[in-house]
Formats: sequence, structure tokens, C-alpha cells
Amino acid sequence: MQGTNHDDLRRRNLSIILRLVHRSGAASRAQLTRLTGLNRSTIGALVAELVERGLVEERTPDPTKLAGRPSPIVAASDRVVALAVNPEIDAITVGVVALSGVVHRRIRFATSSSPTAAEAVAITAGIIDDLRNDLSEYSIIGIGIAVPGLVRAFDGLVRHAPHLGWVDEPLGDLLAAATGLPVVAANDASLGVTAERYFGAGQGMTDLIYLNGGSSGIGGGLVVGGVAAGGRAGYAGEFGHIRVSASGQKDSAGIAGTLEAEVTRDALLEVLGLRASETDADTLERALLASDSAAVHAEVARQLDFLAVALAGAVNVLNPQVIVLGGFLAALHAADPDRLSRAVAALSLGTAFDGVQIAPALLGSNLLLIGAAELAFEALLLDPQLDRGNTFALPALSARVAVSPASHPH
Amino acid sequence: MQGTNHDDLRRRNLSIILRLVHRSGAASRAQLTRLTGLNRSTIGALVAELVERGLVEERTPDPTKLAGRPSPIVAASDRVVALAVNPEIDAITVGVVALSGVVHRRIRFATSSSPTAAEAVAITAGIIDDLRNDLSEYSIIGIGIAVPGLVRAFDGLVRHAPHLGWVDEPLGDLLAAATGLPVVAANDASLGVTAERYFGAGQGMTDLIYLNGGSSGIGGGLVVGGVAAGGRAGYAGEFGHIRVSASGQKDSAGIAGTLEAEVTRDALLEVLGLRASETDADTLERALLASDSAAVHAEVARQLDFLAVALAGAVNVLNPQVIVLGGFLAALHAADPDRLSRAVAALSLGTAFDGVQIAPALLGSNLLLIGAAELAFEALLLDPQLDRGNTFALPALSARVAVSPASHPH
DNA sequence: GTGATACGTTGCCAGAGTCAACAAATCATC
DNA sequence: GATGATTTGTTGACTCTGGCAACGTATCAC
Repeated sequence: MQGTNHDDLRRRNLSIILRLVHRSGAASRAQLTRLTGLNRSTIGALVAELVERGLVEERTPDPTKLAGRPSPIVAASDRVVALAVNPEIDAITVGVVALSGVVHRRIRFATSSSPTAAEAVAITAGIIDDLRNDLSEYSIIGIGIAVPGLVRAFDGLVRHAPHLGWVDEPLGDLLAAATGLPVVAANDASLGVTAERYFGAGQGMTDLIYLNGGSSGIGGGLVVGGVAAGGRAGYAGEFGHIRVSASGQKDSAGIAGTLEAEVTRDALLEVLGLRASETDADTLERALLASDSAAVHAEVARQLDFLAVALAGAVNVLNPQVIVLGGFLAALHAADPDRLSRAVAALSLGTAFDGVQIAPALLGSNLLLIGAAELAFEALLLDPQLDRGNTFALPALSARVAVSPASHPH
Repeated sequence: MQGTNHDDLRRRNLSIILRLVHRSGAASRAQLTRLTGLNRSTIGALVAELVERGLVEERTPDPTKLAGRPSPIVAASDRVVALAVNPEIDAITVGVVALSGVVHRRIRFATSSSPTAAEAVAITAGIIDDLRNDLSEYSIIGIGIAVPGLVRAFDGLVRHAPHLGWVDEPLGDLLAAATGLPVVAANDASLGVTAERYFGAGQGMTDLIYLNGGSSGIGGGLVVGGVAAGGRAGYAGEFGHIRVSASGQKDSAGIAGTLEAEVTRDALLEVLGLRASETDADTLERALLASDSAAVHAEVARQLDFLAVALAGAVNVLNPQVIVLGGFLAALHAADPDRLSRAVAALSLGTAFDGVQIAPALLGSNLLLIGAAELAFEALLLDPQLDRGNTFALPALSARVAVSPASHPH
């Protein structure tokens, strides 16, 4: 129970303004006064401090049809960036994401085999070193890592990443030592929620459930009462291992009858006669929608009914506003949305399911980069007065490795 | 995203101090200084304001063995009270609970039949009117109602209380109109969590799950990341309707194979040969522990295994610090704690279950009164500067209806 | 009794947000 | 194109809050 003093007050107000322009996009000063309830002069002073610190920029006002003096637009800076890292079985992706939401660059480093933690650190540090030589005028806040596995929130230790074969790897510490930048790590699915919550299908929601279907299983995360649920040690969100069936079918953790054991991408690919290596999420969805095979419909129905058991349980316990489905679960849902809705309704309390939306994830391939960057930005958003000593050069957008200029909607 | 101004700052700090002494018990000024990080002079001023408002009292310091000037003890007032109301099928209970945690009075009004909402309001208002004639020197903050059913958080509308046969009853509004006091209502199980969280088995926990087994079903609530989960409309916590079995056994809501359908007090009473009307929670627990009947053991094992499915699901999704079991579920757990632990461990991810405690609820018969009072106190705790116009006389403790002086540990 | 220790009290100070008056920039109207 | 209405930024005086340091006070140990 920390008390609040004057410094905290200023910090809080700076934090609120920076969060607003970062999360909800650019806003005029007049809008900020209305949103925060603070005085015009206060907003002026706060924005001036943020400009001074290089965190936001003021643009000339949009031409509006209203009478009155135009209000300058306050926007999060493009020059303040976080580095987002996502190690996978066949590649390591590094993104440069700006506070404004723009994904400046996206570098994919393909690996011939699944990297060890040490290799992943070396490769990532190498990519970042390459970037540094090129960097100027940009301020790097820190590094966020999206790990496909269980990550201890406390210190970023990767407890278990089955897909990569990592156990108890101090990934965060290693990368911090190798780069000298602050590093934060979290489970990829929980970062998916973060991204969808702020910039995707969950915008403005305080209670949402997110389930992501990947090739190796089902993960997810949740936001409860406006707070991202981490749990005791950051392991919350493992929807894949909820029991939904009495069958003996085991999942990757050896538990029988779980969601992940019954609802799989591989089973869908098999009835469709598709190869995993050639099928991305969109292809799968198109194939499911195009198919008129009875076997496909039966498999879709079977999987949807099991998914409904898990979702209904979550609805009863959490009474969310929205359930966001990503990965192949989005495709599965798209194949027969009504069946899923009806099945969840049948298995949950009417009052609790009342008004719950089931929606596909909106952010595509940038999902994890945005989520990981958000993780790295958090420290800055909490305290915009933090001294950030790490500023590196990054001239224009002439990348050395591989450039994917991209952005996500605000 | 509300900004914070000077008034908010003061309010926050007053709120923090009042919460501390209310929730964690009396503390010396010196302790408050350390806990809040605020300056000694600030604490002095804040405590003085709270004393001025009659919310806290300063007592002479405890004799301590330390050198130095003794620090006055700051304690929440006994004279500031909330009225807690709990309508049930055969009685309406009203409690007078002080900010200090003392339950001054407890009045149980037995009804010959299950009361309608209007009757419940009339009876409650009558009891409160009787109290008012007697009241002096006490300040009544408001009324909190613990309703055995679904309550819409928004306005306290009782959507559905199956046990009482109520549907869409504006209980809160009616009682507010009848008494002129502010009224807040919530689901009884979710108030149970509140009580256990602050004063019982969940003290200091930020992630806890609470399941309560009652005669008519299983309800519960959860705290996620330090926030009580209400959900979109306050219906969160319905653990009873989670599916745990493939059987066709239906629960009160008509859903098959749910926790509430498989795990029931009645089934335990039946194998024990006990009558519901004569068996309270303690009796049930003693009978279960004393029994050496194979049928009883089998039924206990069957129910524990189903309970484990629900708990494992919750563990995987929420990664809590503690699972608190109340009502007959506490008795069930006590009958074979190891079996439950092992079964939950087998059905959940090792990392997520690691360190999770399963504990019985600590607060007994005062649970709901304390939870309901806490609900009513919340407005005051949020803003100790709130003008409270409602002060009524209450001379000594000479009750007119039925008095149960009692208190709960702090 | 004396010193050490811990804590409350007091008066002064700095910092943050508020307020009101004024200036500036736009639109609508004549 | 001048005028007024409207909205908003700017400025300086003001208020309130917590911090700080010096001082006073109450206890313990010797």
C-alpha cells in the first residue's frame, strides 16, 4: 500500500497521457483535457514535458469544421522504439516497433534447426548489433521477448518451452547481458492478448478471453477487470490443458481428454488432405469454408463442440465481454460460427453468456511483435520520466538484413 | 483514463490509510509511515483528518520494549458501521458490522416460508427501523446485501435467485427507498471471496479462487491480479456449472455433467445417512472423518475426483496462489486432502500447480455478513472524505430483536 | 540522572494543478 | 472583408499537498 506523493502525481499524469496517445492514437490537446478531466494549463505543461523528453510530437491541427482555435495534435513518437523478439522452431524474428504503433522493421532470421537458448541469444544479439551500427535518432526503450512456452513473470526465466526443447533457460538475463538493454520476456499467447486487447479485437474491453490455436497446441490469456491475468508466477492462460472430454486421448503434457488433445490443427489438415508445411491460417480457413465433404463437416463439428465446453467453462467462471480466437481456432470458428455460439450457450448460464461476443483475432502476423513491444514499453508507460540512456543510430529505413515495412491500425 | 489532481491525491492517501487500518488491523503511526512511504508529518495530518471525521481512533501506545517515544495506535472506529443483509429461504439475517471488523449485532428473523423480494425488503426495513430507534453515536455508512443468486453489478438488480424464486427483482433500489440508506448488492459467493480474501484464508493473496458448496449448489468467486473478478456484468464465479463429466446428470440450470450435478451435499448426506435439516458444515465434516464405510469413501473419492477436474481447469487458466474451499466442499476436502491434491496435480500443468495451496475457508457463520459489510464500506474506503449524512442512535448493546455479539479475527 | 533512541510537531519550502483573464485562431454572418 | 461568437492555448497569481529539518517529547538502558 504505497502512498502517493507529489512526484507520483506528476508521473501518473504523464503516464496517463502517454498511454492515451500510445494506445488510442493521436489526440488533440483539447481531447486530452476532456478525457483526463485535467485543466487546460496542466495538459499544456504535461504535453510540453513529454515533447521535451522526445516521447510525443505535436503536429499542426487537423482542419476541422468547428469554430474556435484549432488544438494541436499530440502523437506518440515514431522515434521511440522497442525491439520485439520472437524465437521459433525455424526462425528468430526481431521487430523494431515504435511507440506510435508503427512497425518500422521486421527481420526474420531463418535457422536450419531449432535453436538452443544460447544460439537464440547469440543470433538475436547479432541482429541487434547490426541494427545498432545503423541506428541514429532513435531511442531504444528495451527488448520484449515472446516465448512459445512458460515464462516466469518474476525474472523472465523460461521454465519450459516444449516446442523449442528449452528447460529453465534464463533467456532474459542472457540477452540483457549480451546487449546491455533492459529485457522482459513473457509467454507468446499472453502477449497475444495484450496486443489484441489494445490494438485488435478487444479494444476497450475490460474482460476478455483469448485463445490461440498453434501447430503445437492451444494457449491463451485473459484480461479480468481490466488487468491482464498472470497468476501467481505468470503461468495463467493455459486453456489447452482444460479437460473437455472423457476420452483417453492425451495432450503434449500427458493429460487425457483436454482441449488440446481433442482440438488440433493436424486433425483438420488431415480431413482436408492438406500438408502442414504448406498451410497457413488463411489457407486453412479458405479450405474449410470451401469444403463440402461430410468428413470435414463432422470433424469441424466435433472440434467445435469440444471447444464449446472449454469456452462455456470460461464464460461461467469469468463472464467476459468478448472471446477472441486466434490461429487455427479462428478458422475453425469461421467454418461454423453459429454452431459454436449455440454450443457455448447450451453449456453456460444464460445470464453469463448474455452479450458475450465470439470474435476472430484482428492482428495478423505482427501480433506477437506488437505484444512483445508492448511488454517492453510498459516500464516507460508507467514512468515516462525514467532516464533512458540507450539511444542508438538508425538512419532512415535502409535495412541490412531484411526489411518488412509494416504497420498496424491504431 | 482519469487524470489525478490535488484533491484526488489527498483522497487516495486518506483511502490508503483507512484501508490499512480497516483491513490489516490497528497500526501505529510509525508503522503507517513505513508502510506508505509517506512523511511523518503527512501521516500525522492524514490521521488527524480521519480522526476529525470520526473514522479512526487513536489509542494510547502499547507498551513496547523498544527505546524511543511511543507511537499512538491508529484503529478503525467501532462507531462507524455498515448494515449487512442476507436473505435466505427460511430467514433474513441483518448484521451490524463496524469498520473495526467487530460484528456488533446479528439479528436473525425467521420466516415461515421463502420470502418474496417485497417481503424481504419489508422485513429488513422493519429490522433496521427498530434498530434506528435504538441507535445513537453510531454512523451508518450503508447497507450491503449478500444475495444467493445472480446480481447485476451495475445496479444491484437480482437477475435470478433460483433458491428464493426471484427473477429480476430491483432489491437494492427497493431497500434504498425503504430505508433512505445507500444500498449495494452482490452475489453471496463473490462476497465470500471478499471476506476470505481480506480477513480469512486468502489474506495478502493477489490470485485466489474460492468455491463454496451450499445446499443448493456450488458458487464461488475469484481474485485475479489483486482485483475481484466481476466479469462483464458481475456474473463471474459460477464454478458450479463447469462441465466435469460426460454423464447426463443435470444441474439446477439444466446443464448436464457439471460440477454441481456431480458434487452435491445431498449425496454425501445420503451415504452417511444424515438428514439435511439437522446437519451443518461442522457436523458433516465430523461425520465424514469418523466414517469407515466403504460406500462413504467411494462417494467421497468420486466427488473429489470431479472437483479436481474443475479445480485443475481453474489452475491451468488462472495459476492461483490459493484455492479456498467453503461450505460442504471444505468438509469434502478435509475427508481426504491428499486425494484432492494429487488429482488436481495430475490434471494440471506441473508448473501452474506448483505452489498452489488448497485451504478451507476460515470465516464461519459471519462470512457473508463480513463480505456484505465490506461491499457497503467500499464507497467510504474509496473516498473517506465522502459526506455521510446518516447517523443514527444506538445506545449500548440492548437489542430488541436478537443479539449475537460476535467478532471476527483481524 | 544522563544519554541514546524513536517519534510527534511545527514552520517553511517546493512542486503540482487550478483559476481567471487574456490572446489567438477559426467559423458564421452580414 | 469586417465583426462577433466560439474554442482553445498561454500566462501569472493562487491554493493545496507533501517533504524537510529543527526541535520537543517520551521511553529505555546504564
